[in-house]
Amino acid sequence: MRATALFMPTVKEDPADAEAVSHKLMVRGGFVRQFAAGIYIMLPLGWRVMQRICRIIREEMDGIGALEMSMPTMHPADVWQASGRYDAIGQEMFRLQDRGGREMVLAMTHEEVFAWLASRELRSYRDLPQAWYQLQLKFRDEPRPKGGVLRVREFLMKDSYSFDLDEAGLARSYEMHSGAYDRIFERCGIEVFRVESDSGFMGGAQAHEYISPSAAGEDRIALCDACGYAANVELARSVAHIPDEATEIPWGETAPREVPTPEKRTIEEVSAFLGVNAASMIKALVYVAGDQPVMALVRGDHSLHESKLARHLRTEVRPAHPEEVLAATGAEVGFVGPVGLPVVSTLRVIADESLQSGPREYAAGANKPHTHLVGVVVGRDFQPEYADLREAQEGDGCPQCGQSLAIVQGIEVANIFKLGTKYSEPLGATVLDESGRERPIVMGSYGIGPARIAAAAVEQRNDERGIIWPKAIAPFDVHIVQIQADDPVQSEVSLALHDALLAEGLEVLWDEREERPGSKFADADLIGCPVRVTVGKKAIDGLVEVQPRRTGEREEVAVGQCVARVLALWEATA
RNA sequence: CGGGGUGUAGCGCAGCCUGGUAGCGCGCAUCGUUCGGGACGAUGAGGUCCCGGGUUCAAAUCCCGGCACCCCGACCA
Repeated sequence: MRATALFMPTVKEDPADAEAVSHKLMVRGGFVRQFAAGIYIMLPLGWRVMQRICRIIREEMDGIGALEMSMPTMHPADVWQASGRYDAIGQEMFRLQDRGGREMVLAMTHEEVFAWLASRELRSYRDLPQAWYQLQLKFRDEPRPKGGVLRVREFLMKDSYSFDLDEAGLARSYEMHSGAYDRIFERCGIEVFRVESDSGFMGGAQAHEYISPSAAGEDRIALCDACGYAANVELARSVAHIPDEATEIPWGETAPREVPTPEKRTIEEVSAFLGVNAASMIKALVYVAGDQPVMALVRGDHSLHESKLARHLRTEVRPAHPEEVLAATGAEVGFVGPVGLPVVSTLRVIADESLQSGPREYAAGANKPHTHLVGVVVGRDFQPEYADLREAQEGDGCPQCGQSLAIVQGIEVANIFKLGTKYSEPLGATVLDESGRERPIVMGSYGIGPARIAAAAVEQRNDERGIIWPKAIAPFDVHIVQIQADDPVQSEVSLALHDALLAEGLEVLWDEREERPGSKFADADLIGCPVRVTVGKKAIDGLVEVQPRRTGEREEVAVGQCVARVLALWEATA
């Protein structure tokens, strides 16, 4: 394609409101433009990348026998009421009314409508298994869109749904999708980790996420090199180390003793004041679960993971306001603890499991102004319930093998869920089995975000000049830069190379714009196609230059050898 | 949900404190000179200073209200 026939508005300066590398480069390279918060325009280059990603996805989905179709994005509310999600999901769902006042929603995902279709059309176990998919828009009114196309309110998703007679069938469908996903990410050239994840608002028994490492990502995952354990920190279990300096019993008290701690509120302040390690502190956090206050305890050097608390309590949780803390404990924020609560208190106290190990003494808030307790022993001085509440930290022990866990930050590019009958039952998606018995279909749900794949690729592969696309998803395979647009020899050579490379099945961008060479090189580096061919003055001697984007190493080749050399470089590109 | 920030030409910004003819760089248009790593000169086009109200002789600037966008936190009690 000729650059003069393409719309690729590149920009020299970073957009002022961009933070993530991928956001900056995708805007600067003329791939995307923001339309509103979390709503993006895909420009021609960006759309080409998306199309190539989608093509890979389609090939792999078709390869496991999944069937593409297209579902509506505007749904009557009653389908969502049937599954219970109309009420379970809050403001994240776009809601509207039609002219007749009928409640409608914009689809956040498509379990309901696929289950609805299955309920109408699948009648016999002979119709199973089925796997249906689509590439369709999703609408989610995110509280905080961010990172360019990383977290948006309207986005394309490949979502597929499997329909099986039983759990064994679901397990097969799940594994098939898992294999297809591995191949998709491999082909797209991005690094991913498949990790155990929380099923969240999708519900269901088992779920995995595919996390692509990036500093711009919003997820953290715990990985074990030794045994392969991999889980999102929202549910990763881990073995907490006891720091050496905190292993000795520091006070030797037979009962908790009050110590004045004027104006010392934070773990940092109190532990420094008392001269102990943070691991000898109990961090007491008051939350409101449903409408009941609860106290969650973790060790001073640990972090509470809210979703673990929420899962344990089976309800939404939020940090208590200061006045709620006062009402629940009789103490100000900073001085609350599990011992010495008001006699009438019915506060539920939940301690992280790491506090259960060993008769260790801790310091904790005394529920009195400017006072802490030292010599607190869990199980002796108070009896909490125990749960896994803390977020896994770098260096914690693997729950399977005990080796050290690594924590990696990344972008969630895909997820897969075993849904079971969560949607088929309420929507009446049943089939008759061999014995003529009516059984709910066992479903799975599998999503991939193509734009997040693109962003993850940019996050992982860029340099100070711009993007270095993986070859499978680059907007073009080869970028021909013609130095003098009005030079007939250069035009002739460029055209011939363009056509010859095209004939080899490569996508070619031919920059014959009347720009200065510097601008063209800068654009080529920014846009990041795998191989560049430079046609300049030496074309008259039958010489051109080829250069892989990744290494930038230039080599001069004869025009006659150029196609072969480009193909070789392209093949060698990741 | 809480906190912070920003809205001035297509993009990036200054001007605001201390009210008085709206500016700079890039980009864009025309002409000329240039032409292998984001050229130079000349000329020119381009503005609802986010919106609404208020104060004032006078508001981009001060005050009030709203909207939009961005960032941080959503635990460190």
